[in-house]
Amino acid sequence: MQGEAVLIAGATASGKSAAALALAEAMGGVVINTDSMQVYREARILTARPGEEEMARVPHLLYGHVPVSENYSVARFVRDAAAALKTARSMGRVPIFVGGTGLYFAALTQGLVDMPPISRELREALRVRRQQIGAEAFHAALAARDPAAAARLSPSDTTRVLRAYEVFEATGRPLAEWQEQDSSPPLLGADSIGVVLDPPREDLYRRIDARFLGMLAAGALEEAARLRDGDPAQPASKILGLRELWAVLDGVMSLSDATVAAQLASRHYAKRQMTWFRNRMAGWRRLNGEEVDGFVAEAGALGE
RNA sequence: GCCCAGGUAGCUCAGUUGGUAGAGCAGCGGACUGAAAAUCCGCGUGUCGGUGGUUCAAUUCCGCCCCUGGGCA
Repeated sequence: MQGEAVLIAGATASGKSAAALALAEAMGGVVINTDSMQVYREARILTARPGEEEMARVPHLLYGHVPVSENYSVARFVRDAAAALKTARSMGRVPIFVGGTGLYFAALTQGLVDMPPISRELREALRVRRQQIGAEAFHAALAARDPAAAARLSPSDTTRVLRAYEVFEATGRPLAEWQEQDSSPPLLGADSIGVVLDPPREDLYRRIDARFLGMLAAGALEEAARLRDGDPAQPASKILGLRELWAVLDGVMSLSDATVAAQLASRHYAKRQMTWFRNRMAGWRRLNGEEVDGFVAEAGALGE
């Protein structure tokens, strides 16, 4: 079974790393990161990346392998994931993809079309332009080039409006046209088993709050201080809690206010993740807190 | 005990010259294809503190009571 793999998705703090580790030990697997932020080397604490001991117990791939100064992306993830799959197979181990980034799972199982890269200069120029002329005018300009994209995007949808614009500008073709092309996903969904860790919401929110406190105790503030030199436009600066801890370091926010704000931001994020998992991974098996151990035992038996 | 200011959505508050009320935040739902821990869209009925009165009609006016601040004693 060439494509056989286990996919474990779950909201932040839902306990997926521990589940993946247990499963990897039970079935002889290799854990492959499917999270957009845990790839960043210098941000171990704030991204809740597995620690040394966990990583030593079972092979882990794509964790902390990128410096925060780089711009990681879905495209890079797809390439990295394909390579990681090969590695897992050459080791004779079952690949276990774990993470909370819905888009990465989608790219993994549905593929990402091959598109020419867009220069940093163009992207920056467009970003500046949008800022100058305003969201409405920029959206109108997009409508003149790629009406279909403009029609389905809200002018305030910064990320997507910019993306559609830059694609048209760089390639002369609308984004949707590119996306119609066939793409071969690294993983064929049919060969894999996907589960969503789905604890009761109140439990999850409680865990999120507690976890941030744990991060602080583990040195999150110091880690945030070390991450300050980075360019604020870098993807890594989006790590939850960073913004708030920087405000503390700048003396414009108390640590307790920052804690509350960071916990809230994480809860909001978790809610968005749950929406994705519920609607985009409808066929995946959902496991509440108690069902995880049973799943690990069951899947572990399969691996033998 | 007296005086003043408040008591309106989970929280902070706005408002109704009398025709049963609305913002922000929280919360909830949704979108999502190369920055996705990002970005965006949608959802607001609540004994308007309680109780009597005036009125066709009271959350709005009047009386009394309760609660919370602050002041005077």
